[in-house]
Amino acid sequence: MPPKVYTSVDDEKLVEKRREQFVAAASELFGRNGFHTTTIKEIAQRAGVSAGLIYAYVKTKEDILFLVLQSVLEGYAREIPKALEGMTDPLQRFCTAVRTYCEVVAAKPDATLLAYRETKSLSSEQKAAIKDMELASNRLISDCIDACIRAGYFRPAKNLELLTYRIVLLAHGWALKAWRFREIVSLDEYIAEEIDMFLHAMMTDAGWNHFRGMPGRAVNTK
Amino acid sequence: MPPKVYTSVDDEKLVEKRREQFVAAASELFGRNGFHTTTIKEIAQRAGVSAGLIYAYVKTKEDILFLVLQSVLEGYAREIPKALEGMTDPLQRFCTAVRTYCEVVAAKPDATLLAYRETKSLSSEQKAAIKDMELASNRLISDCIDACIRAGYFRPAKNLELLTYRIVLLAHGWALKAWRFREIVSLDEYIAEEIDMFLHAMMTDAGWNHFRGMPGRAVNTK
Amino acid sequence: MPPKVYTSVDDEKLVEKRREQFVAAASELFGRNGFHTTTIKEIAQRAGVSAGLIYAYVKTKEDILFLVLQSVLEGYAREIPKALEGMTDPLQRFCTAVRTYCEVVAAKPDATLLAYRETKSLSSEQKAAIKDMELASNRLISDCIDACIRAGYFRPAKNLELLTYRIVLLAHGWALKAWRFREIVSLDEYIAEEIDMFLHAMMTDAGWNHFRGMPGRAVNTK
Amino acid sequence: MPPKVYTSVDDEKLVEKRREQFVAAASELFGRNGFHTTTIKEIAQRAGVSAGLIYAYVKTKEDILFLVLQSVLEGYAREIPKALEGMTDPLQRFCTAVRTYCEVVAAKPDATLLAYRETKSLSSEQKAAIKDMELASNRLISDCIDACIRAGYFRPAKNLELLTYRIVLLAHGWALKAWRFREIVSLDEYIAEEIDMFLHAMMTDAGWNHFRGMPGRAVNTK
DNA sequence: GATGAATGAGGTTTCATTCAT
DNA sequence: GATGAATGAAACCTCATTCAT
Repeated sequence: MPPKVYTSVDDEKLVEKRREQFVAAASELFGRNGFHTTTIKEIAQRAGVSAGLIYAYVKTKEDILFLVLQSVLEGYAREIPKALEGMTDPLQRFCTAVRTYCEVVAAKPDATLLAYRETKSLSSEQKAAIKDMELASNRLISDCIDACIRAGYFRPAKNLELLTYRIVLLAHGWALKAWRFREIVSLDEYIAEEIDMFLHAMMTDAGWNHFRGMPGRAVNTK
Repeated sequence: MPPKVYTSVDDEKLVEKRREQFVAAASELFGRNGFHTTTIKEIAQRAGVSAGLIYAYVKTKEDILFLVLQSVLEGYAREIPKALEGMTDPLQRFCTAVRTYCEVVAAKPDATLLAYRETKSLSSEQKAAIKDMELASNRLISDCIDACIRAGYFRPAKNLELLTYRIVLLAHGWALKAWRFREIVSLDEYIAEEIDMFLHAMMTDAGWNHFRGMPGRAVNTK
Repeated sequence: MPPKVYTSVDDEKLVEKRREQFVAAASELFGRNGFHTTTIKEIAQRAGVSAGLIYAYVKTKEDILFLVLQSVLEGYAREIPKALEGMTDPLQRFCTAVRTYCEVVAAKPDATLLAYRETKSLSSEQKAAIKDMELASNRLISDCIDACIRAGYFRPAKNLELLTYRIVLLAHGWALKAWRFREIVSLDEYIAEEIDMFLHAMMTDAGWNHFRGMPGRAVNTK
Repeated sequence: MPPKVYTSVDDEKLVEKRREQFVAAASELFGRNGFHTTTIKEIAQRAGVSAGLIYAYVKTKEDILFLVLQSVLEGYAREIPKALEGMTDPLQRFCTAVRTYCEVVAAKPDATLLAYRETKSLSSEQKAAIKDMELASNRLISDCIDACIRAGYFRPAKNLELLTYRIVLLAHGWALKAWRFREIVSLDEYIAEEIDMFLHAMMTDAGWNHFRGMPGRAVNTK
């Protein structure tokens, strides 16, 4: 489990409420201005509290960064399963997972970038925790892929994790190259194109047959 | 053309020599510790000069970052064409370009990351220059893809630039996820796997026929 | 009204208290060593606070200079009217104003010099404010002169402001040439001599008649 | 005699030539931007030489200031006697001396201000030398006053030096308050007014009689 | 629990001065 | 004699963090 961030406040409800406040403020500011450029005072001001108060809920500025990154990854871990809820068809689950991942990233592209940019500022313990969370959210994707393979829709993978990372980079790519993508494609087109590519690379004949019978498939590929 | 960085020194040879020194030192330090955490004194020390001297060749710390990023992108623009030199077969050129791109990234993964991490610290003029250089290096890839399409080896692309970015993210991916990839694949496997995926997604029957007749194809796919 | 100097502290009482502290310390040091030679740390040390604290009450070192100069000019604007309080005779008011001006200057000669020496370091807005304050304090003098003229004691002036400046330079002169004056005259002699000169230059017969009947005139002239 | 400024160059002619170059450049820059704000490089550039060369003719930056101030005072000592050359009438000599002093000051008001502003930066030896030169140039004025007194044109003075300083401050005043005077009087009006005041304060009946018979007196008073 | 004034370490940058060429 | 690259000390200013209220 993730390393606990120190707080001097006992009331757990309050701790959670305050931290959410700080994370919201800090996300915005870190995303816009970067971690080092953002000051504690700015975070405090935006959260509507005094600078001193932050240190009742957090030991260092790096802790705030950790909480922010944690909340980003928790977002993935929350939204993807929610979108898959009740879905049973492996191919549909896969496509939905990819789409949702992209959409979550696109909702706050700066937040995703943060993980690439500022992880270096964390303690090694925190860095490890973030990596664990990333691996956990990767599993949400790799499970979908695996199901497609076992259903015979995708050809067997030499290296499932590598395959998974292609999807991850596909989703993160929207944030990583946002400055350019926003000029040349819509998010929907992007998702459709990328899924199409992936399917062409992986689908078996059985997969295509199944696919052709799927409702709403037109959304994702022709 | 890129914005000139101010220098008070006239001797162009010397300017180039010194800046190379500084860029080498700064690349290493920025890569390891990040831009904000690295101090001018550290750069100076590692470059074996006094802190003051740096400011004879550069106006601000941000200028150093710009020079570093510039040198990274120049690396792409230098190495990829060099590797393609004398090659005529479109498919071979494509594969070589991808492979080389990955290898250049892998040679200094931190340098590639820098562009994602610290561009925010540049002046808007410098930011624009870096983006231009990235677009220029993308063209090295997109030209290869385009040649394969026109040769009938790849199916036509809806959006060539998007396709190009898949390759770019594939290459950068090695740096972006180095912490994990290094544990699960070798660079060669990575390149082979990724090219294989891409070919499966894009190749026409004509492409596969041509491919089977190629020497050394085993390097890239089965 | 003068441009407000930025502060991050809300408590106005505290701001005033701290600034007085800083102004006192800085006056002394600027006066003795000059503006550029004096460091923020020295000011802080002399004021008994940390260097950083100063920047909670002031945005730049130049702001401190501005506050110092402001306080000098406020001194004139405070002391001269106070000395004139309750006095009605124009000639007596004039002599008292001159004497008081000289005395205020003599109390802190370095402070008066500062205005001549370091105004160049101010922002143009601040420079303008200081000039305005000087013109305002000049008015204290010119009003006295004007009253003497209208009472028929002084002959009419071609250029009242020029006349006023003679008095101003007379008063400032004590500071400007302190290094020499201190060796050759006492402040009282200086004031008496200078007023005497001025009266000889300006007085009408009516003025002299009135003067001879004044009590305490011996203080100012024979 | 003034303290010699160190030089490593033997050729005296060259030393003089170079120093004149430096003084000209530095006067301008010190006058416009102040001593501390002006850099050696700026002086060198304006003098058309390398920064290093200055140190062959001068030991420190302060030495340059000393040379500049010295040249200002030498200007007084040169111009006033030149203007008096061949003049015999004491009153005319006095008026001419005052007028010339004002004109020299007005030709380079910044140079005069320099002495007030930056003397603090000199070594005590140099400071003393500058003071001596000022006293010497004062004598040019006090001699004129004294002659008028001995001729019976001026009433006897209690303190001749004080009287002299009134003239000095009158002349310097044009520089000290240039920012305002330039808006309200011409230099000629200023000189006329000030001399007029002085004469009214000092002249005897014999003086006035003599004065009325002087040619060109209208320039100075009515 | 909350505030915000106060601390002080440390970073970037400037610039007088030196010295090899 | 002249150059200008190089040095390095020191200045201003910022900001994470503490602590009395």
